[in-house]
Amino acid sequence: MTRGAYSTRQKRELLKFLKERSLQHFSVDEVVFEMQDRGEKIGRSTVYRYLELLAEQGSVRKYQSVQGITQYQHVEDAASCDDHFHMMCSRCGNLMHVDCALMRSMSDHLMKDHGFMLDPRETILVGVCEKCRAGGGEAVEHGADGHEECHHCL
Amino acid sequence: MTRGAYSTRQKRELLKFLKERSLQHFSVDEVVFEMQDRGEKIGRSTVYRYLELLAEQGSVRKYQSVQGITQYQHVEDAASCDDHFHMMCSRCGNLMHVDCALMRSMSDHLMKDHGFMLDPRETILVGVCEKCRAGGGEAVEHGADGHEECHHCL
DNA sequence: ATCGAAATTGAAAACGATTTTCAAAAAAGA
DNA sequence: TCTTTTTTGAAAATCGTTTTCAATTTCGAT
Repeated sequence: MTRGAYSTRQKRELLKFLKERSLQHFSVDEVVFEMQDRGEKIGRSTVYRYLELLAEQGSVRKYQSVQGITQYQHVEDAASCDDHFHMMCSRCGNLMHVDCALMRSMSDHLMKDHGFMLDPRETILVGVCEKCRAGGGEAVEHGADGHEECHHCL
Repeated sequence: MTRGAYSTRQKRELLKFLKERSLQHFSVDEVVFEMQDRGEKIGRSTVYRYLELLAEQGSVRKYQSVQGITQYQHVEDAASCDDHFHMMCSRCGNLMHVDCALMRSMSDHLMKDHGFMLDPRETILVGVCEKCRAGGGEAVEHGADGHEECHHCL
């Protein structure tokens, strides 16, 4: 079986969804419900299967949420999220990018002094974001693509 | 039902196990097999139940491994693992401690420049450990308590 | 020590997210 | 169109974890 050889309605619909939600994260259930709302028919297994394929190919990334539900994220090009880290707010659930010289030096340090090859694609820094510490703490909106900036950032 | 009121053989055995393995990480299966080896009888549900109770009370901490298996850790005092980080090897699944000045400065940076309050208890740095990069990659033994040291460490 | 109320145990069933199975349907290419 | 190959999706299987509930154990009062 040579996976990914044929183009189907289900795949095209899913790709459309992915493009609309670029860099955002979502669960399999969200995809299924969204498709239902649009009147599109797609089976759960197909969603799991195709997202898995895309993840292997690098255009989709998988993250494990604290509650054990897998979150997926569409990344434009394969390298797009390889070189920076992700922070997740445990209050509002938002996933943010951190592209930092300091992060990189920490990564280098782990490699050099601990022999540990840190994988930025699999690591999520968990904590509480600025907005949640300030405001009450419910599902707050962050920057369009959730990208954080600082003077250490490239 | 007032949980945790009675003392039983199973609880005493589990507490003994926890003390021997203080600060180490283990799964429910490890507990069950270890108990079996010792000739102790304890049901899986009891292990899950009691570890959950201890986690609520703060003397046990729970971590989610990449493979979706929950790891538990006994912490003498509630604050014991609050100030350092954990790295998990995605190959062998081992969870290691990193107590580093560099980690602390990264944490400070996130707070100061990104307004993000990193939680070392919830964050797991994922990557590949030294032994797994060197050797084949199956369930390798790490230091007695899995504690990593380096010249930046306290 | 004995009794009875309340907590605990553990085998088995339920659960929930994910994976697999497999026959039917759709796509690609002659 | 015909044939081959891939894809789909409902249903079953898996797997870690949770719940159920009858039997057992603990505790405290007698």
